[in-house]
Amino acid sequence: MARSRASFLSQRIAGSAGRPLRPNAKVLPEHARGHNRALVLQTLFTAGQQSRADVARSTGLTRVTVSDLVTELMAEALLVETGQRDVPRPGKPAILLDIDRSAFQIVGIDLSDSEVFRGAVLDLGGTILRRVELAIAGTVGEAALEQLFSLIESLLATVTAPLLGIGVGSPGIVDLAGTVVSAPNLHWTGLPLRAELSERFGVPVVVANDANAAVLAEHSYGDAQGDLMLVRVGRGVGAGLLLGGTLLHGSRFAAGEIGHVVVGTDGGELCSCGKHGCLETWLAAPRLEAKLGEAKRDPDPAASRTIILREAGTRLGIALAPIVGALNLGEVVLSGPDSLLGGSFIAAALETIRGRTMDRFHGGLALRLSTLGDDIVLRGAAVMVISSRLGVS
Amino acid sequence: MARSRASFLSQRIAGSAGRPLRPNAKVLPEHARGHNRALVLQTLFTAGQQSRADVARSTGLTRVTVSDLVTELMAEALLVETGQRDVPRPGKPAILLDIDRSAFQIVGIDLSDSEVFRGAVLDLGGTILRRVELAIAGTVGEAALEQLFSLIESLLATVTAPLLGIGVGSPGIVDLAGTVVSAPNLHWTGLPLRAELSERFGVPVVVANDANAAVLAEHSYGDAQGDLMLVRVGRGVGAGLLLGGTLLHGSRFAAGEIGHVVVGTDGGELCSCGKHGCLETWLAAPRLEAKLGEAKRDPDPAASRTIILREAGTRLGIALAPIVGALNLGEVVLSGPDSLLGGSFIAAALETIRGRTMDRFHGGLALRLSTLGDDIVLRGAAVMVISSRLGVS
DNA sequence: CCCCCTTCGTAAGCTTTACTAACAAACATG
DNA sequence: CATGTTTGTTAGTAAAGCTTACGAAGGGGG
Repeated sequence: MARSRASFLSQRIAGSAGRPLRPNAKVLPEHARGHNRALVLQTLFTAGQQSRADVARSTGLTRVTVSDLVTELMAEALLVETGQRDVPRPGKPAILLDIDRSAFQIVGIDLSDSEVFRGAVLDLGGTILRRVELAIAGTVGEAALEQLFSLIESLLATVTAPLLGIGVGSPGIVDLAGTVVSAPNLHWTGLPLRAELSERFGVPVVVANDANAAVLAEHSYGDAQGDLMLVRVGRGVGAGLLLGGTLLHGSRFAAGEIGHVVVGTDGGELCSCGKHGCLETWLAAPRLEAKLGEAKRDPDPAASRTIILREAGTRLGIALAPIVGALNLGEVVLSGPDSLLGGSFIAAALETIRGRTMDRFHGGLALRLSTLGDDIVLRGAAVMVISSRLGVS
Repeated sequence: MARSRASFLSQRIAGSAGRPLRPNAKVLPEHARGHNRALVLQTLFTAGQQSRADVARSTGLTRVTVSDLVTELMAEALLVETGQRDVPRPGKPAILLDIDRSAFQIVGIDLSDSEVFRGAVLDLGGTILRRVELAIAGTVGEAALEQLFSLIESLLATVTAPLLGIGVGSPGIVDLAGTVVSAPNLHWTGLPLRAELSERFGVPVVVANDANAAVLAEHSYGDAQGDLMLVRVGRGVGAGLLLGGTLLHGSRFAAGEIGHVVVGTDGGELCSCGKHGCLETWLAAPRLEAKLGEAKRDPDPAASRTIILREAGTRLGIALAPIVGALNLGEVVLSGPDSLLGGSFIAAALETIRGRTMDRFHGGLALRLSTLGDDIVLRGAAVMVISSRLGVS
């Protein structure tokens, strides 16, 4: 039963709510159906429990059409009736619907850490049900791929509901087909990861850059709007950009790769890439921690710490100001170790951006830390699967 | 007859090819129809003369459906049969179709110049049929609006085919409803320009920021791809961003407003906005020309000129590098006086961007001057009308 | 020269989709 | 208790694109 549901679902063309299927593609009635289907799902996903009539009102579709779509979605076990509404109102009492968040499970993978591969089983609501971590200890290339296989296998063994798919957030450059064009840390080049995983495990797989996964998670589970930039500070510095609710990929799938942009006009340390003053030289976590370590021997360690963090935050602000200006971003979210990014760092970054952009346009800019912590990529990977399979985000 | 055609068209829901109508909106069969209709038009627009069977093959629609859509489009006079294909091929000879570029005319307006309001009548192919310029000599506010009215009136008097609509490229911030939120030079604030023009002239009107209009023109008539940034250098500095074929608007409709982003970490001249070192202080045309004027008295005027232009180009590069990096732009186009932007300026800008970004991702960046000259906004304004009315770009 | 094959455009009928109209069920309220 | 309201469903309709089939119009081989 569970299997048949899953396989039925895999044959559906799930149009993504709001977005078109493909540019320059014809639209058939069944595409419209898929779109409206996803729209119903999206409505219930974001607004929670609602009756068919409620959904009809908020989507603009008729009650009849909504009923029809709901019947279909209930047959796939995506929706369940959760009983009558208990608020007394005139008229026939409404039967409430909700997404059955336990109907399917998703395997999410985060390959961005330099020490461990993280994996988790999640439900449709993005809740992490189980985690597995695998220390990689410098494993690279084919061996790292084998590690990934075994990580996924151990997760699949614990799945207790039909599997919707596997989502992977990988470091490096990932193209639209899910091929890891290059991930230097893992020594992967042109690895068709999506295809390999999909073939090996026989389920739909989505692979994307870790920062892109993260920005999707922030959009879905943080309270972020449609235009959003998420900056990840870790071993390196990278970003994901969501513009108009859509991920930006860039001409070579390298959008968000800001770690090696030179910041300022006053030199800077030598970077591994050969340039001086790259963003990473100013604020990658290892470099920052090294500087903070040295500062502990200073006469006033706390003051030195503040100075170092303010300097790093300022540099981030200098790099972000033209981007915030050009895109007129309303919100930028930082993801990384709170101990580094909170406090002086983020304050200095915001001051700098404000001081270098036009207040009238960007005074309302929100710069904040992500609340999703270390799970951000895992949860983003799940969002990718949910979004691609159900058209819900 | 002509009138009836135009009014029929105005009632159509012209879905935009490739893009959806609205996010989070239901899709009805008639929306699909509009989309496919636009798709046929788009195919003929870009590929030129084709038979119904050709269109069917390249769109994926069946010959039957294409025939039906073509019948409709011919009834609206948008398409015409241009005779049989003369290349001998087996089978029944094909009847070629083409867009009748003279079937409708468009009024395009460029308000971005500080000296004159420019207007033109264009055909569907974007060819300028007639121009009118009106010196404004510092006119602002209500009086400037009256000037605009009379400019449009004089253009409308010369229109010789049904009018598809009026497109306006305005300086300042323009929201999605076509309201000029603020245009300091014209002293306009919260002016509902689209609504006023539409009511006054009784035709569809589209209003957008001049740089946004320009980037659309470059996309349609230059050979630009889907991801494109167009930087306009004139009295100020502004940009338009086309990402994934869609204009970026930003959280406060101020996307592309990079003129007052501070460049570099070494001070700079005082800007009218109160900050030091804004991009405009480095390369707005009046400032550059003033510097070049002074340089004429130097011992080696040519060398001084080169130094000044290289410095300005370098500053543009410093500002653009983070943007190019974050968006992984493949193409940036400059629009402005060739005498300033060509040569040393653009060369220095490109070198700077290259030197400050990762070569592997951005080595292929194309930085070039627009070939559309002073007509770029006029033609962009026409593109906006064509795109919004016919779904063609 | 004739027949076969190919290609083009169109007709007729079918399937899908969402709509309108109408109705029974179930409850609140005066 | 009658009335009005809201919900969800049934029946029938309109729009859109599809498949199947066919006549028209030409090229090429025997």
